[in-house]
Amino acid sequence: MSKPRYQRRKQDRPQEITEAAFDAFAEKGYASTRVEEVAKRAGVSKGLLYLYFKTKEELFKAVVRNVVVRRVDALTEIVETTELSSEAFIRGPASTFLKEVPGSPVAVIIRLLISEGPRHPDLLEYYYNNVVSKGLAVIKRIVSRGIERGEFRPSVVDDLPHLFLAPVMLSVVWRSLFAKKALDTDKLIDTQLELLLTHIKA
Amino acid sequence: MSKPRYQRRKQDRPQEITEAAFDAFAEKGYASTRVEEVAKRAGVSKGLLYLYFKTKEELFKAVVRNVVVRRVDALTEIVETTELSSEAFIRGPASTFLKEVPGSPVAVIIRLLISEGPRHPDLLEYYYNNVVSKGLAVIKRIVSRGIERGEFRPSVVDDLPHLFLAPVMLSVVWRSLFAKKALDTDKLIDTQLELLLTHIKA
DNA sequence: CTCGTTAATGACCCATAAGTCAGCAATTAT
DNA sequence: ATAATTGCTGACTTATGGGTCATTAACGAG
Repeated sequence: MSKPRYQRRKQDRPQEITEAAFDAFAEKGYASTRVEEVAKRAGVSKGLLYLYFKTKEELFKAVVRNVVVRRVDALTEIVETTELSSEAFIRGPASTFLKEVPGSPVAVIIRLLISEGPRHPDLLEYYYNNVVSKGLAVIKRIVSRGIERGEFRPSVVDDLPHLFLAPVMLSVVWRSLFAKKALDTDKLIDTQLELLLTHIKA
Repeated sequence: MSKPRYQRRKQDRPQEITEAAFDAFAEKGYASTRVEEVAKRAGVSKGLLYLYFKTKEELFKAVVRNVVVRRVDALTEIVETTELSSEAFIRGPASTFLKEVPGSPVAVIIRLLISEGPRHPDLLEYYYNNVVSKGLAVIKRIVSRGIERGEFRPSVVDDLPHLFLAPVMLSVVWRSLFAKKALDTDKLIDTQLELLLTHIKA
C-alpha cells in the first residue's frame, strides 16, 4: 500500500554518509558540526551512522581518506606518461592542477587538517605519506627529468619542491579567510612558476 | 596570621588571563580549550574570568588583538627610518623578520584564525585591516622605493606582495602539522627572496 | 505466505562544559 | 576599630550533543 519508510542500502550508506559529512565539515568545521546534522544530510538516523562509524572521530578520518585518495596518484600517472617537455609540462598540466587546488575539496581538507590535525597524529601521518610526500616527489621528478634532458640546470630549487606549493598554500588559506578581499590566485601561482622556471632554465 | 587566600589585582588580571588563554589556545585550539583550564592557568577562578570577559568568544578576540598589536606597526616604523638600500633591507631586516614568524606567537594566531576565523567575521576584518593589509603595504613600499631609487625595475611582482609571504605561510602550516618532518624553513624563505630579488633587480 | 535475519529508527542517557550568582573576604574609607 | 565597598570564589544550573539500545520493519529464504 504505502511506500516503505526506509530502504535497506547497506552498500551505499558509508559513501553517502562520508559525503554528507564532508559537506557539513566544509561548512562548519569539525568541532561545530553535529553528528545529527550529518545524519540528517545523509537522510539517515543518527543511530545508523553509529552503526557504520564507531565515533565522530572515525567519521572524520574516513572523510579525509575518502577525498584524498586518487588525486595525487592520478597526477603521478600523468607525469610518467606525458610526452611534453619539462617546461611545457610545468606551464601546462602542472599549472592547471595547482590552480585548481584552492577551489577544490582538497582545500577544504587542508583547512580541516590545519584545524584538527594536531589532535589526530595518525591522520597526519597518513596524509603525509599518501599526499604530501607523493606530491613533493612528483615535483622533484619533473625537475630532475628536466635536468637530465638538459632543459634545466641544477640549483637550490632541486631540494625545495615546496617552493612550487607555497603560493598554493597561501591561496588556500587566503580564500578560506578573506574570500571577500580579492586576490588573483591564478596569477599568483603563474607568477611563481614563472620565477622558478626563469631560475632553473639552462 | 595566615596569608590571605587571594589578592585583589584588578589591574593585572585581564593581561594575565589573556596570556594564559593564549597558551591554552596554542596547545589545544579554541574549541577544545576549557574556560576553567584558562582560569586555572591564570591562577583565578572561572567566575572571575567571566567578570572580565563576557563570553569565551570575547576572550578569544581579546587574545588575538593582544598578540597582534604592535608587531606590524613596529616593522612599518623600521622601514621608514632605515638607511639601508632596498636590496640590503630585504636581505637583512625583512628576511630576519619573515624567518621569525613561523616560530613566533603570530604563527599560533594564524593557526587559530584559520580554524576559527570563518565563524568570527568581525575578527577577520579586524585582523585584515590591522595586520594583513599593513603587512602587504610595507612590502609594496619597499619594492616601490627600490624602483624610485633605480635599484629595481617595475614588474608583475609589484602587485603581488603576497609572493614574499607565500613561503612564510607554508612554513607556518608545515610546522604546525609536520613538526617532525624536517623542513628548513629559513632556507625556503631565503631562496624565495633570492628568486624575487633576481627577478626585480634592475 | 511465513519466518528469521538484520538494517534502520528515534527516544533516551549522561558526561561535559559554558555561564551564573549568593556569599565571602581583601581592601579602602571613615 | 568598624563599616562600606568590591574583587573574588566555587558550587550550582542548564543546554548541548556524543553515544546507546530496545524496538521496528524491510527484505530474502524456504
